[in-house]
Amino acid sequence: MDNINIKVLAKELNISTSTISRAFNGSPDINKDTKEKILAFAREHNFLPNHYASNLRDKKSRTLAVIVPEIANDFFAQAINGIEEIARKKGFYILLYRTDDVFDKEVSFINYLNNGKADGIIMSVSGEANDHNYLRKLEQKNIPVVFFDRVYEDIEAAKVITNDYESSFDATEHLIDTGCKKIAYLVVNKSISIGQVRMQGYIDALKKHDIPFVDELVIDCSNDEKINYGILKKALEEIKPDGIFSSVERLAFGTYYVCNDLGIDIPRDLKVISFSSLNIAPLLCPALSTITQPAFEMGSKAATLLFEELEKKGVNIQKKEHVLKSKIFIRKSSGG
Amino acid sequence: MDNINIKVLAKELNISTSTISRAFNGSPDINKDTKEKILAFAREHNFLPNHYASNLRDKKSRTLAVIVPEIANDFFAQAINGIEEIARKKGFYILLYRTDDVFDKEVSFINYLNNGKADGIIMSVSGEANDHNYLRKLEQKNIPVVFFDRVYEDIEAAKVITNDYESSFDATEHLIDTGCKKIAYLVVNKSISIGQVRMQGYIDALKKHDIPFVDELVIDCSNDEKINYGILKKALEEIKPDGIFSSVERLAFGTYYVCNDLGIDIPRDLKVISFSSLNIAPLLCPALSTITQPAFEMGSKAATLLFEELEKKGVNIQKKEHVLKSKIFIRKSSGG
DNA sequence: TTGATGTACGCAACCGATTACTGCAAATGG
DNA sequence: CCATTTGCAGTAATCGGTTGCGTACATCAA
Repeated sequence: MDNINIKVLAKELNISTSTISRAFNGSPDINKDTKEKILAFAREHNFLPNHYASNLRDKKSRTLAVIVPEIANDFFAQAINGIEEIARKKGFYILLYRTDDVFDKEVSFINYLNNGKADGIIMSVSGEANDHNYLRKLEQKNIPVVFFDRVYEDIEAAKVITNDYESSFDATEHLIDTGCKKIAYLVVNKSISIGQVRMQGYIDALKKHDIPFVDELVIDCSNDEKINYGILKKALEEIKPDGIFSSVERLAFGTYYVCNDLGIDIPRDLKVISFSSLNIAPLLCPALSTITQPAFEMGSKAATLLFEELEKKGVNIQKKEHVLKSKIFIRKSSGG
Repeated sequence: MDNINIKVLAKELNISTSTISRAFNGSPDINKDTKEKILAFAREHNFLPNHYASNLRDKKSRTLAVIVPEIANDFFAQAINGIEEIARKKGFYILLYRTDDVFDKEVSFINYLNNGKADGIIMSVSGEANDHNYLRKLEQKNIPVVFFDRVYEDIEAAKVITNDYESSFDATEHLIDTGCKKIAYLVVNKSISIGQVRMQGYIDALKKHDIPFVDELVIDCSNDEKINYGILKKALEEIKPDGIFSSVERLAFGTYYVCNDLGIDIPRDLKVISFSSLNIAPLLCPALSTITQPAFEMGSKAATLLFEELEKKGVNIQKKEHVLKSKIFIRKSSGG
């Protein structure tokens, strides 16, 4: 009773195991009545085919691996929802892994996935500019990868990104339009590609308005909130910017905390705009101006592309960048 | 080259497959040198034992299923982090499933898990007061379940909860202390146990201070933000409470939006306190008073209990309620 | 020298499903 | 009426590891 399997069923019903298997897999080679009898009996005995056995045979796990730097983050949480939505429709499940932005964790998980634990991978990378060859192993095993938001340029794969350069340019220009002369750029890891692209938008907007780019105004932060508080406090006290363009939501929050403590008035003394997927940005004090990425849509797009690859509908999947547009919401924090 | 497996390795190294298997599983029956030679060769050829084959044999998937109503939610996202932290240490991975508070989805996923896809389950239930016997099937298969936050009373299992009654009592009393006479209780699903417990705290606090409980002040909301906006607006306009105790974070946000639009001043006209895991609650306008559950710790505690059950360290695992305490943060929204 | 103990490894059955191949009866066609 | 196709089901090999059992050889004590 404990270990019910296809053989037990077969004996019980006086039918071969192959017929039972066919009942579960929509095979045309089975009589309708037989099939119903089997399924009814199976339901009654709470039986479903063991997935490990099935997967061992046909090498399909019906599972997607999702790799993200963080989970407790509005952007990624919404993106995961988007992925899940599509996966669910396809009858797939999600294996979730968080890298904490640590390259080694990413590598170890990818290596683990080499064994067919998942049929495909959707990831937002930790971003370190290391050797990315470990990802190439996946190709050998025919496990497709789709990147979203944070991608590796040197790996050929479908990529879902936003118009970061443009948004950054526009956001910076917006700050300039409101009168800012000394705009700081907040970033967590200057060296990763997404930080670079956003910074370029910032730099080019400055250039357009003949504001010299000063290296000192690029504030490179960490993943530790306490350390960031110190960095931001020092920057606001010593460099005294009149505008902040934050490439990361958390750093905008850090800025708010520091301003509260230092008595800096946003937006009077300092205008702030930030990349953020926080849906209660209007409720902040003051309401935060945001560049909001279509997180949910990015997730569902990434999943859709992955399924196209898995199902190989077309001849070839477009292993290119798919750009979804962010929206800029001007609110009080930048004088809106 | 494509399909490397234990047999190919065996032939290549002129060693039996059993020895190779032993090299990977910390068996004592293997020579150190042999083991190293095998592991080195395997590494070189990018080989790891196939999980589906292993699992098929020993019925262990090294995977935990995590079932939550929502993902893009501060509480659950943090709890998932807590679960992940422990799981990672044990070398386990996480299969994530979102129920959207829909009972049927919960049931279908649980049924799917019946087949050894996961070794154990951590869940926060959708909460509908239906027949929960589908969970009993898991016992037959020896798949342990740990509940957290939202539990089914009628299922025997380890449960990680917070002191909701007490917190609710204290929060309500706090509102009374600040002078509120007409406190509304916001809830999403009045009938589920967690909503009940919190309401009881609210009711008893009123009673203690001789404030009559009025049914009209229990505002039953939905999962749809737009509908909630309407419900809350109507409530604030018609019933005109002077205090809000929200059992769900989202509803506090909804209240803020409605107050913004109606020109109701928080905390002057209306004092608000809410269950919430939002870590930027101090940055809201005004700073939101919160009852904050130890989300991360609840997750890690739940995972720890599950592993105790899986490893059967003790004779018997405590299938009882484990209560972690929430913290109340009084901020400006309730006159703090 | 002999029997006991331990180490390291191989053999082969096994986990539970899938499916190519085969077989048989009934249906269909000319 | 015979040949061919079709529908349905069974046999057995297979997916890729794991492990109980058996054994060869080394070591050691008496």
